[in-house]
Amino acid sequence: MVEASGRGRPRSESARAAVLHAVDDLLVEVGYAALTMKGIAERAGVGRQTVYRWWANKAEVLYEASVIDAQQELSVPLSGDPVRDAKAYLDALVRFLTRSDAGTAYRALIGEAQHDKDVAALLDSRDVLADSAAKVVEPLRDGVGTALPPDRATDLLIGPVFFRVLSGRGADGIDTEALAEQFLRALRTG
Amino acid sequence: MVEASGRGRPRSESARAAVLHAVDDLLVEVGYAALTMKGIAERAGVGRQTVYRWWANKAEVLYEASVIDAQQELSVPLSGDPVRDAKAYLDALVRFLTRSDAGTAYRALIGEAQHDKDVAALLDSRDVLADSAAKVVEPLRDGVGTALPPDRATDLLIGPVFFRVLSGRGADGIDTEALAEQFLRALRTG
Amino acid sequence: MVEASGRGRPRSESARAAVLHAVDDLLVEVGYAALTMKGIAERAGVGRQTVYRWWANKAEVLYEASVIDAQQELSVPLSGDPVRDAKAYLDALVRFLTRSDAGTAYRALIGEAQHDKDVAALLDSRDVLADSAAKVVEPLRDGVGTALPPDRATDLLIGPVFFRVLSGRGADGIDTEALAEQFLRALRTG
Amino acid sequence: MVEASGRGRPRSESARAAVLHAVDDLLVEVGYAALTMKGIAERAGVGRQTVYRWWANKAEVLYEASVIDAQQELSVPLSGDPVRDAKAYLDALVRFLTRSDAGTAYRALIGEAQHDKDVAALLDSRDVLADSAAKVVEPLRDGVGTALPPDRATDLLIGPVFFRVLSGRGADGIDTEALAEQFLRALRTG
DNA sequence: AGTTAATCGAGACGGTACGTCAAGTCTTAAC
DNA sequence: GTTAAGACTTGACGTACCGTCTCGATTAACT
Repeated sequence: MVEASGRGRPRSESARAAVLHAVDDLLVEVGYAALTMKGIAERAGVGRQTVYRWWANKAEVLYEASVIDAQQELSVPLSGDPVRDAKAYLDALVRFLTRSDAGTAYRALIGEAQHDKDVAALLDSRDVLADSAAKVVEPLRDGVGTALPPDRATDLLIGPVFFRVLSGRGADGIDTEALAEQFLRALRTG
Repeated sequence: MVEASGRGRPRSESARAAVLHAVDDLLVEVGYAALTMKGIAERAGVGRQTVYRWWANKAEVLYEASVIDAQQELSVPLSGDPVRDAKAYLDALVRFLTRSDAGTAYRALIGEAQHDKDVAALLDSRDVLADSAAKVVEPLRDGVGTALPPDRATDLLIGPVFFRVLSGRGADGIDTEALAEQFLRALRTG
Repeated sequence: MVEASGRGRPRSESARAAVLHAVDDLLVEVGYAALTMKGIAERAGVGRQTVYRWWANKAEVLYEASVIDAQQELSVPLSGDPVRDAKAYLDALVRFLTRSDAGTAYRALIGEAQHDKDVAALLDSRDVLADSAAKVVEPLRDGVGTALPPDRATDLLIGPVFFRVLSGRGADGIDTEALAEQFLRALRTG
Repeated sequence: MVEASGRGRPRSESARAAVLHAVDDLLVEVGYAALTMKGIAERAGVGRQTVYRWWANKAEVLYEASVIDAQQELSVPLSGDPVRDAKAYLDALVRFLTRSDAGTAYRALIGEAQHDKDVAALLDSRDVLADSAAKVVEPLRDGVGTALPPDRATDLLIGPVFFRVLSGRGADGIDTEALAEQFLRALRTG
């Protein structure tokens, strides 16, 4: 994620793609804990320095490798029906956090961010989760005319699922329809 | 965290205390990322093998070192007034997650659990957060006679704060009173 | 190899035997390099301290465990015929150094003695090799009435075989009869 | 002791020299028993991996560090006079085995080779002792026209001194002139 | 066309933590 | 006071990855 300019050999786009691809593969194959810069470079058939030149650490590579997928998986078509839309988003969120590779990457990054401020800053710079939710929350807020600020509304929508999944209890027992209704009720009276 | 039989030299209680103490100190001084088994042993003035004999990894030591504090910090006296009790718990939760050393440890462990199933199992074995919330949620559920199962009620109570803090936005802008009211409303109509 | 006396529980003879037996077995099974005090104690079903109480290091145990066998294997009946007796001894020596368990132990100890003066002192205290050779060399010296001192005669007898085996070239190509004759010739004219 | 291909950063000659120098120093300072790969690396100011990359164990480093010195110390100028040349070699041999640092290294390696077949193979690959003796023995064999094969002649020449020194009795009492004469007599009639 | 400069893959560099192993010592209860 | 058991501190083991560096080779843009 560094800009280059002027003369000299230009950045190899194929090397960049190979690295991102390698990270995607390795995350699935060996998991985040066993993911190393060395391993990424070797898998990508790329020099170690080449990876370090463009990304500062494995979190940055992983972030860039999964952010596009994450955005797609968390974007849901809106129908206009509040409960339906809220539920649709929650379903996408559950699927993302518990079954998607991009979600696995996201959970790993959130985890790392708890004890690495560089990673925290990285996630803060473009928070796909909050952004995706905002797109759903805005129309709903407009619809019910709530006084609740957008980010707090987002906390209410995402929080329960987020806590359940990250505290290790998986997706079983999540009733997204009930959560959608509870969210909308809180929105109205907030 | 292993039982010893009668024979042989008994486990040294002073060594155990020194290790737990060292972890406490080091977490504050160098942070979780720079916390190493080697560093813990040296700081505690204890053999490396002694640490490995009783704890499998740094997560286990840290967990044992902070679980007592966590329980204390998350236990709040109940008044019987629903909004007041819910708010009191949320205030304790915010303080724990954002300002307490035990909370820092807890966030680090939750983070590690996202990509280390041993740590996930460790946290699952005795989830201080869910346990502490259950003590508050139970009376409230009884009071309003809700149909919502206890663990889902806990998700609603903890989730919003948990998401906000772990996604890196700190405690500012959290209105625990409003959250308490929203939670109770969801409980009543859930 | 330490004396105990007076009151208290007497030294367990069965423990001593178990240790020596264990060393014998382990030398064959795992070799000298992998022979450890810990392993010896466990194999003997004996406390670690018990081993240390009576022998200072694994060289002492090994020495005591193999010295009797070594003496037996290196003692040959004398016929009175010089060439025959010298050859008989050299045959026994070759067999001892290359095929016997006690010889393996002896070579290991000689090796260790090159960089451990405790082991060197141990071997010096009762040198089975020189002692056994002396019994053969004495009558031969008397027979030919040589001026060569006994220990130098022993060097001439043992040296060539000793060098060949310890420098890693085994027993093949050793002509003990020729060596016996050459030794006697040196003795006569020394 | 590994060849490098054209690609990549070339092997650091200064690191190699530093390691060999460190081994030389440490052998004298702490002795072979206390010589460790860790200690060598630290003394050389070199990463541990760098040592392991080029040498498999401390024996290999020590061998490479002392083989040149050993060859020099064991090479004697030949005069053509048999007794004088044999004596000159034996004097060099005694000096090498009992007083030289390279000789200390050699004795330690011979010792280790008795219970470590890797070290045995290492010594076998280029046996400085036998090689150096061969250069002296060959002319002597030619001179007397013996039927004794070269390696057996070498055993006769080296053996007595080798046995005496390695069995811990030092150099005192070695009469190299007498040994030289005895050796030549054996050669003539062998 | 030649020069300059930044890239590329490769792989060695000094560091440092890993988790294991054995060393030799110490502390129990049992005898 | 010895025994077996087993925890203790110490410290080396050999491995892995860190992030940096140094090669030869390549690939543009600027002379």
